[in-house]
Amino acid sequence: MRMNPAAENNDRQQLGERLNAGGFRFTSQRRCVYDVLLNKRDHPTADEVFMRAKKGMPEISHATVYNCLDALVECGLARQVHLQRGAARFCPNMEEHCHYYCDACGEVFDVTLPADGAMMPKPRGFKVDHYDIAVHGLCAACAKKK
Amino acid sequence: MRMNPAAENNDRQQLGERLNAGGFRFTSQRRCVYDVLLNKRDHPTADEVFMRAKKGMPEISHATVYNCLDALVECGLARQVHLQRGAARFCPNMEEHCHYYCDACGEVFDVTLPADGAMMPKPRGFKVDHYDIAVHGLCAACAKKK
DNA sequence: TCCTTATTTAGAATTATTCCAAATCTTGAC
DNA sequence: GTCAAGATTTGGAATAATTCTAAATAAGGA
Repeated sequence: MRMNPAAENNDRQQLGERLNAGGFRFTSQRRCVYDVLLNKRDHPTADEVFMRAKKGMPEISHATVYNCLDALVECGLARQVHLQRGAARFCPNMEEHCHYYCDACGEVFDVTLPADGAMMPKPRGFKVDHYDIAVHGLCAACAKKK
Repeated sequence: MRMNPAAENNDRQQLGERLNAGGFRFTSQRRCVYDVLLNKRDHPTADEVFMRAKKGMPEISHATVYNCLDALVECGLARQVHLQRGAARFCPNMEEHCHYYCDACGEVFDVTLPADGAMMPKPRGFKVDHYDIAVHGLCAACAKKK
């Protein structure tokens, strides 16, 4: 699920522009949080991002992590995903994809979608921003156990 | 979004059987909570269900509402949906459908899906339980305002 | 460099959910 | 119908997730 190094550099360079375009300022905290998302693409919760971010930036605060994540979501560099009761998760993969979620062990993985929202019905007047598609069930390992 | 009265009676009669089949007991609280879901299909949060349930059953507790909702979800009479940060919502519509969610005003509505998960990729070994498909954007009314 | 304004910070406050132990039901056997 | 066993409910406390607040700091333009 990792991208190649060149693509990651690209991602990081885009940060400044994208923040600007969205009316946000570039800050070291936002870079740090974005790096956390890019470095381990395992759909961390805000709290997991917080703990990882503290390794490189010990003074960063909880509220800032939320602020940074929200800024990244708003300027199109990350997505927020809602898979279960409790904490939201974050994902820097902006390709059209869906999330397979194991209800037993909590594992999440991305699967790129062949077609985009073309198959979806389009209610009159509704202005679509994005799709949030989760597939719940048991991952291969957990399915075998039962 | 309401079903006809005959269908609702059907829904209510199924409650006992379904609970049994799932290894749950029938209780008045579970009937009450299920009735709340059937009576107003507006995707209430657990807390909204709690407040509505109290009208008919003033002594019902918060923990019981969670317990009942979880039981209903587990025996296939309701679905839990995760649309935004914060509270989960509940929905007694068990047809294959997706949720259109207005990020501005919070309105939710169901749209029955033409095809079921047939178009989805099937990762090897993953045992699919159900799909949870949300479409984010602006409802007609909010789209007009902007 | 200075000013304006966004952002960060720590901690308090709020919201959402889960846990707990005692009391109370539901169900099946008799 | 009565009883016992075990599931469920209760109220309240505990925990988790997120938001708010006011003061301090940092970013970007003039």
